[in-house]
Amino acid sequence: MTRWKPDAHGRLMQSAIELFAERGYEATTVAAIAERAGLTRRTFFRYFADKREVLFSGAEQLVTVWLAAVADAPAAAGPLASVTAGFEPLAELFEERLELARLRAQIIAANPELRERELVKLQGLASELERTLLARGVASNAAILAAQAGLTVFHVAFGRWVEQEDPAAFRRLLSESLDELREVTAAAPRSGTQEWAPTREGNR
Amino acid sequence: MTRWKPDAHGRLMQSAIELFAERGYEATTVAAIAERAGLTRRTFFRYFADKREVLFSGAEQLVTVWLAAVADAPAAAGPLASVTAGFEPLAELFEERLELARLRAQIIAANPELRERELVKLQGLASELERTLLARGVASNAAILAAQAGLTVFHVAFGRWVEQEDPAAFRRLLSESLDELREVTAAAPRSGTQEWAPTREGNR
DNA sequence: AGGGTGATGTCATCTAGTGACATAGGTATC
DNA sequence: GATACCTATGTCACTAGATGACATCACCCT
Repeated sequence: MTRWKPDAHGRLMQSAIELFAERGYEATTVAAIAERAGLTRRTFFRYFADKREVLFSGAEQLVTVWLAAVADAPAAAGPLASVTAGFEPLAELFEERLELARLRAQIIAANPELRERELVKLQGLASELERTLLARGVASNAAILAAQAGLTVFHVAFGRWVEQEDPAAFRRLLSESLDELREVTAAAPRSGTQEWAPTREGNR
Repeated sequence: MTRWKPDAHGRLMQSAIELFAERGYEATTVAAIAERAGLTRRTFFRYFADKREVLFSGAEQLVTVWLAAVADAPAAAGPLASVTAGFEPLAELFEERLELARLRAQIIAANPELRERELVKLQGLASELERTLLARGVASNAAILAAQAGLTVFHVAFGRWVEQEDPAAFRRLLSESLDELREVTAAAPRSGTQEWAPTREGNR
């Protein structure tokens, strides 16, 4: 018999998401989250650096999976192909969590403080991808560009995925977004150089 | 005779920067900032939405100047050229404030919370630029891309500018960064599409 | 059995942020 | 020139996020 109910971390996340969905992020206190999880305020802060983090700690798994896939990509793969090599395992990782992902996305979209944190997380992921590419011998500039490009494709596809109903659609959305990126960057109307950069819709 | 010492806003900014530089951001309380400015805590929050904002409110002028320049760019200018049309007035705007800019950059670099806010500000600026381009009739995709590209060029140049000693070097650094961007995006090694995305160095 | 370990609880405290209301110099109105 | 209004600031009270110090106590190991 264990002394405490198992998975305090998970219970806190679960409670937090429920309460955020019920009352909104700001209207939910850490005390309320902890209470629903059968713990105390203090313990919440032992698991999460701050109140926002309870919504983002899941992303660590995403990072792990993606980086591993990039590191394991065929040696012949170019920078962008190495990054997109992560799409398959990522799709698999997410497929069973559409509901949760959607809920989480809605909560984040509704709060500037949370969108702020999400930007930071994305930026952090971009630089991890970049590091991994560098370790594969990709040139510095190409690494930055490929990392950002792949990340944005993922982000766009993710945004579409949570707005529809079919959990299995993720792979298709990823490949569609990638194609769109290619179209945008390929069409150089010979009136100037062609650039590309992350699409991101929600701004304050 | 005025009732209060003039420019409470400016005094608060000044006091804040001094204290952040002396003791660091976290070690400085809002009470201390207000006291040095000869005001109270409550008044600080009447001028700044939160403690972070005291370092970023200056950026509003940057936004104004840049957007105006984009709006006034020659009708024939392409998307990216419209964006970079802001570089000249921006260089002029900053030239006399190297010291301040450097101090501010150091403070921000030293604190995750502040870097977080900076990301948000940059993102906001990107979407304002994008809006302005759209108003000029630029297509949606091109607008996003050009805005992000121009912003990144500016950001990179700014980062280099504050790390050296010549205030007048800003124009040169801007144009060098722009050239670098062109190089990166121009070289399409015919093994895949060529993408581009923002460079940003400082991550947690 | 007994001591150590580690997750949790308890308590105290700091400070960011906000609402309600008071104050008083300056300005406009008659 | 007295009066009423305007407005930037001060005062007070309170909430809640965040953190340090210390206590507790089932479990594990020897």
